[in-house]
Amino acid sequence: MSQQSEASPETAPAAASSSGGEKLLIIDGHSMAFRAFYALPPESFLTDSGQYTNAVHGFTNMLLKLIREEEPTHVALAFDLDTPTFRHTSYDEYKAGRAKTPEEFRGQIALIKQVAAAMNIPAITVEGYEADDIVATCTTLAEQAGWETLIVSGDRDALQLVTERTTLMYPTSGISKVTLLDPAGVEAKYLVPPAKYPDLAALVGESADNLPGVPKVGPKTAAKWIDQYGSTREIIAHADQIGGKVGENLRAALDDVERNLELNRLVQDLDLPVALQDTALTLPDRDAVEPLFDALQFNQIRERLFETFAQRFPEAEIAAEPTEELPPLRVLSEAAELTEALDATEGPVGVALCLDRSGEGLSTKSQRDEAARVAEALAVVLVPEGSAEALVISLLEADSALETALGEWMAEAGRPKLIHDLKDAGRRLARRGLRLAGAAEDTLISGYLIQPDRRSFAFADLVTQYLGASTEPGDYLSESAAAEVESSGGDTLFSAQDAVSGVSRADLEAAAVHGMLLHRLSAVLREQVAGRDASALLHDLEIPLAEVLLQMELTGIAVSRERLEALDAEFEESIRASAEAAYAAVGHEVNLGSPKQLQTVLFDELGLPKTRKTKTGYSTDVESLQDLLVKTQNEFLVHLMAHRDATKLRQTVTGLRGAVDDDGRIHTTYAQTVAATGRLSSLHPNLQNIPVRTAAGRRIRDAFVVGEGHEELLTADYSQIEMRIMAHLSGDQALIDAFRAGEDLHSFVGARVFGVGTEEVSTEMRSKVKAMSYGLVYGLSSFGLSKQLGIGVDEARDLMNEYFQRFGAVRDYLREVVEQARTDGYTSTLYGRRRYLPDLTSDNRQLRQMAERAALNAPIQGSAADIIKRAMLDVDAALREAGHDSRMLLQVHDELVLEVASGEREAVEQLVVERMRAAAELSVPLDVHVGVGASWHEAAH
DNA sequence: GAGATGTCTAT
DNA sequence: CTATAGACATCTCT
Repeated sequence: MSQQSEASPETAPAAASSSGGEKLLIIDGHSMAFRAFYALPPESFLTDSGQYTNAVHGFTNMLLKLIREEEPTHVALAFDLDTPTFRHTSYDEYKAGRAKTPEEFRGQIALIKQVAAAMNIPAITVEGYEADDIVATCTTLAEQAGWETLIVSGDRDALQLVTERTTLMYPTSGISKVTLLDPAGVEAKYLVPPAKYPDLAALVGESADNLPGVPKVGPKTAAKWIDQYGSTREIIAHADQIGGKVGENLRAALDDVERNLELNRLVQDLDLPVALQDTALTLPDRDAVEPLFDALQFNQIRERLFETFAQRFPEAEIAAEPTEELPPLRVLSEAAELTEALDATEGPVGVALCLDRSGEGLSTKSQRDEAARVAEALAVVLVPEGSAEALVISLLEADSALETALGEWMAEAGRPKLIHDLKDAGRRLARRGLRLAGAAEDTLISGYLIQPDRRSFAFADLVTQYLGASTEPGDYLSESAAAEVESSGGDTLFSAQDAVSGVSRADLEAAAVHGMLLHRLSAVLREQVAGRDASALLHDLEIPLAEVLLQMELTGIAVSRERLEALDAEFEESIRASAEAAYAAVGHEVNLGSPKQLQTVLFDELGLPKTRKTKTGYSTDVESLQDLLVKTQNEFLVHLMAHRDATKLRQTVTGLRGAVDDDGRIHTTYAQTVAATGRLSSLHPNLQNIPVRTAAGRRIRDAFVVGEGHEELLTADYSQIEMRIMAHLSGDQALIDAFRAGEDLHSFVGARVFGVGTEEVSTEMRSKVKAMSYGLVYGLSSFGLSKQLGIGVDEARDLMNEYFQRFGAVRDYLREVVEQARTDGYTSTLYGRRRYLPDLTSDNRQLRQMAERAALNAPIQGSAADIIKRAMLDVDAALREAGHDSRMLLQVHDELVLEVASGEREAVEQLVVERMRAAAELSVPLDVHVGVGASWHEAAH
């Protein structure tokens, strides 16, 4: 999202706040939100989920700027409600004729209120009254209390509130230009003192509110009359004395003027839900700000928010602790030095790596990313708790004694370490022959458990967000060190013998800061994790799992290069043949991989009927092509689809060939903090989406083979784990009985839904209920079901009704889980993994419904993830305990792939099944299917 | 060269 | 108008 259009009110502080005096900032939320909306282009402020945020952004920015520059001691926002006010009730045409609210504005008021809530700023509404009345009441209260007030409103009615102590900030265009109005300013601009403004407006009228005034009477005439008679009431009383055409007009419009006077007058004595004292500006609620700004994709402004409050509350914890200093770095050369330093501490030690950064100059992002992935660890920096120094060990230059001492400490589970991204560090250290154990915290995983929906858990981001601190070494240099660096042109912090080859001083310092900050960050995150009841998940599940995953990654899975090569050639040939046939069918060559060119061929040249619309044209996806084929029988489509299939398969094979390591194995990387539900994901390459549905695809699985030194591959998968979890969570007795009886689930359900015997369920019936069962887990609608099954919406609805008739507890559960999530703000899995879904209360229907489907799915998918993760820990532990050489290689959400050592097959099979089945205690059994073979394909069952 | 879009793979 | 992911080719924008 672009953030270039920062609004920058050109204002000087309205008035210096009298020292020690109270100053209220009261903002008309609706009018300013609208101003912000029109000041910033909505298309530049669109989140990935489709919510426009331009008004929220502009408003928040303005609010922060006001807090910074005006230094109010109290802040409140006033909002209108959707319900009619007394003004609507007394005048039907009030505010009629206003343009409809733009679609892009929808939901933004609610978001602004959420921002306010996160900043602990009250957003005040009063039934039957407008924001203006709230502003007037607050201002009056503040006046009575002797406070200074700054009103920010785009509504001219607020002019009447201006006094010597109350200033109005009125936007003149957008929110970038504002006018400050004191009593003299009001009089200069509107020709009457503030208190008389309603009199003037009553005569002149207010088009924005659809309140007509006296024809031909503008501000000048009105002001003259007011000056002459004192008030509009008096003018009405003496209407017969006014001559000329305007006098006639006035007499004709007396009713309008009376009404205007009535409606203009702001109510200044409302019962507010908030006492004036309660609007005191306090620190924002960081726990609320972080997820909200994540969802809004506000990053720059998040920094500004914390900076603003750090400035306003310098004594508070939100500010970076200025006292912390980077301890001096000590490059160790002797094993004894290390042992002595580490033995001096019982507390945890922050561990940071210095990586080879030579790949950073590469030209493309993908090259740089790849270089970063394989970058070697050049040095380790250790920062013991409360230590007066940061210990640096060069991994290239350490002698064998030092290396051994380091290795022993690293591998010792009893020596607690703090680290960010344990698995990544473990992988790099493994390349140096070091094993890492004893991680007391992994701040990457802690961050994930706290906010699983976040995109980035980069260390620096977490430090900024949870500590409000910087990761810049320069911010942590002691005064003397800084002076030294300054005076020497920046290179004397270490003596020559303290250099580490390949690592710059700046990198060493950065690693030391990292190691130092790990102590503070992990303490804060530990609290947060505990506050979410996720400590057990972190320490007993995710951290141990990271170690297991690391082993799996390091082990990799063997592949047959020959088979991959043969497949590559084979798929290449079918690509060529299908392309040729496709070209022949249309009479010329065309890039079959280009949706744009395909659209020209399909819809212009061949004149086929238009398909589903996409953002840029018409879809050429397989569903659309299939549809076209049925309709037109066009031969080109057949070849195109064959080409697609072959191309996709070859892409997969080519990717795999490029991923084979020197050891003849493919080492995927598991991302433990990406999927918001708690699942793992797999990358470089992704081994969780290797084809299996088609015969050609399955041949790729035949290239994943048992490695030398082992006997065979074993696959073990949970049968219908998500449906079983649904049965368990819903407590639906019929479903539970079906699983307990070991019946074929879909036939069982089919029999109930279609009212036939289990034996009489046809293949078609079975596939319908199967689609429905799985659809339910994803929040499928009857429309979606009808589309998937190619049946009418009515039939789909009947089917669903019948389903829920038979499995009522499932419907109750699904409803309940969404409602509970709306109340709590989050969903929970069987083992307490939470997912926060703030959009459940969004005004935006699309966002809300997406959140509702996520709320349905998260406990089920997430519980399944919990279960297989537990199983992996148990299987790993059991293999070790039994002293087996067999090992886990892959996890594919509900499936484990193991490599079985010679003679261990029977024991391993039994062990795996046992541990997987026992991973959770549900009201239904967990069935596990096992297969064994020389390849992944053969091991399928 | 970076990022968006469309398509397709898996559970 | 069905949840969660990742990879790649093409195209558009800078």
